[in-house]
Amino acid sequence: MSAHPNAVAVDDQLCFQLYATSRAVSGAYRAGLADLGLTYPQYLTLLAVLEQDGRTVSELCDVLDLDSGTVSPILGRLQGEGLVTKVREGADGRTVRVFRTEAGAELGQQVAPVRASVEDATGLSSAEFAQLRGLLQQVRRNLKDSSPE
Amino acid sequence: MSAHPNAVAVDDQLCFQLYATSRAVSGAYRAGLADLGLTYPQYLTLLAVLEQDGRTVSELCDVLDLDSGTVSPILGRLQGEGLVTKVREGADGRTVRVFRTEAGAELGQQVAPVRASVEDATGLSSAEFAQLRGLLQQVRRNLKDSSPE
DNA sequence: CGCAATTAAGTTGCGTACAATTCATTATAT
DNA sequence: ATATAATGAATTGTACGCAACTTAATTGCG
Repeated sequence: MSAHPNAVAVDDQLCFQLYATSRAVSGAYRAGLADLGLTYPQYLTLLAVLEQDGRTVSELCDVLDLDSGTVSPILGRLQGEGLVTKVREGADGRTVRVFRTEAGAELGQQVAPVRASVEDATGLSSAEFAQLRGLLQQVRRNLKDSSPE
Repeated sequence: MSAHPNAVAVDDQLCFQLYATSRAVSGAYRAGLADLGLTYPQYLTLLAVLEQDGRTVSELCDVLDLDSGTVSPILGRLQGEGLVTKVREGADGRTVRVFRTEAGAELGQQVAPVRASVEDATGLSSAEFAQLRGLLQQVRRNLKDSSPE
């Protein structure tokens, strides 16, 4: 079947399926989010702010599992779009808290149908949906536990 | 529980779990691959070449589900490292076929323990492993079918 | 044949990701 | 109190991803 001895089929690898499926899902969001002026990481970051208003930048990094080198510029663009505001803390001048704006909250509502249509397009039953999400959370937790902390 | 009415928990979303877990897995590969001088996308691309020697660039794009804007520079770097060679087709001067080199084939062998250790770190049983891979393939196929072709 | 439409690969521009570094601020340890 | 370490956020540099475009080569149609 394979064209070379010892060949490893790319498509059989879990890591590749994860990589490709993650890009496929973000691609499914792309057009709908672009209509709202958002990229996929910007959308997730906005959700994290709406989920809990006034989070610090490092709290957002924790929630999103991204580092400040990624989150800082995203927040800068969200602020530039008027969707969030960054406020430097008085008590500790190092930390910056991020708050939703009125426009950001409204956009959070407009995103719902986009999310619904993508979830529909995955073609998963709600049981499969929950199962897949659970397996992913488990993998992520296990990887986190087994890596140098 | 949530800090704002109508808030959507980022961590509960399948799309976020996919995104975060995909990055977690590629992060688990990072150190091992870096020792071999590879990034994660370079590793997958090399695998695709080793799986079937002499694939064209567009065949590689198909297999990896990436476009030429991503694959071309990756192939350029792999060629720069002496791991693959690009040969322009005589019959059709537009197409370029990619072949493994001796060094590329050797590197393909050295990657096996890295892959094994990451698979181990996911902590999944082989049944869960196969189940997760199947669910991901299903999502990817469904999304592909429901998008404009 | 001539030439417009296609196709394959590569290039450009922008927005992530992430390591490494920097800057400013706060904690600590004498 | 002061030097030093640690911390939060931002910046820099490299490598993806992807849309849009360019270039070169082939196809198809009159």
